[in-house]
Amino acid sequence: MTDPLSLKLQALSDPTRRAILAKLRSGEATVNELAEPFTMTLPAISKHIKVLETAGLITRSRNAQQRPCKLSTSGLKEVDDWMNNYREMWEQRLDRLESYLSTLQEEKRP
Amino acid sequence: MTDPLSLKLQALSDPTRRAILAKLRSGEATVNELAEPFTMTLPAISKHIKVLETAGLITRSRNAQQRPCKLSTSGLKEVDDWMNNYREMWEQRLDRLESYLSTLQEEKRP
DNA sequence: TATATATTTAACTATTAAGTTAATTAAATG
DNA sequence: CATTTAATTAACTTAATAGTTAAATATATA
Repeated sequence: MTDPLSLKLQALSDPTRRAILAKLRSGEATVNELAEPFTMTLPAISKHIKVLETAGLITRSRNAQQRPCKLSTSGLKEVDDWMNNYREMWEQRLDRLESYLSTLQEEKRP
Repeated sequence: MTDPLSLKLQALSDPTRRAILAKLRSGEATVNELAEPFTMTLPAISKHIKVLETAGLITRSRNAQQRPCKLSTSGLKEVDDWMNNYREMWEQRLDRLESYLSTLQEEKRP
C-alpha cells in the first residue's frame, strides 16, 4: 500500500479526514480550527492531518506557532485521473468523452 | 468507517483490488480468472472480491460453480460525485474543457 | 455415487490504524 | 525568564486488515 494512489485513497477513506478537506475548500486553516468541529482530541486530529499531508492531499506552512493547512490541487487530481479510466461507464455523453479520451490516447502513443 | 463512501474509498485503496477492477473493465470474469495474475492464494483474492462487493463496486452472478464478477456502474459514480466537489480546483476553467470537447465534436462532424 | 472444479469459510498470525493520556517542542508575550 | 498558546511525539490499547493453510460447500461430470 506504499504507492501514491493507494496512499491517497486510504487517506480519503476516513470521514474525519474528508471533513477536514471539505473545510479546507474555503481556504487555509490551522490545526485548532480544523479540530474544532470534532469531539476527538487534538493529537488525533494532528495525526489525521499528517496522514493527509503524507498522502499529498494537503500542504502546510508556518505562521508563528501555527501550522496552517491548505488543500493541494495536484493531490486530488491524481485520484481524479485514475477515475477517468472508469468515468465512461456512467457518462452519457459517450461520443464526446470518447473523442476526448482517444485524443489523449493518441497524444500518449503518437 | 461504516458509511458507503468510506467503504468504497477504503476498498479502492488496495492495489490488488484496483487491479481487479481494471480487469473487469473488459467485461465479466470469474474468481479464478481474476486471481490468475497474482501470486497470492485464492482465498485472499476471494476476500478482496468480497470487499469490492460489499462496497458496491462490483456485482456477482452465478454460472454453474462459477461466480462471475462485474463492475457496478453506480458504485464508482458515487466516488466520482464526491470528487465533483473538488474538481473545480484544478479545472478552474470548466467551460474551457467544455468548449474543447465541443471542438472535438465539431471536428468529427463538420 | 464418486470425483473433479470453483469458490468460500474457519481459524489463525502479523501488521497497521485510530484513538487515548501524558510529556515535549516551538514560538509569542507578560 | 516564566507563562501561555499551538502543535507534535511517545507510549499504549483496541480493533481492523491482509495474508496464510486446512476444511467445507456447491455444482458438474464420469
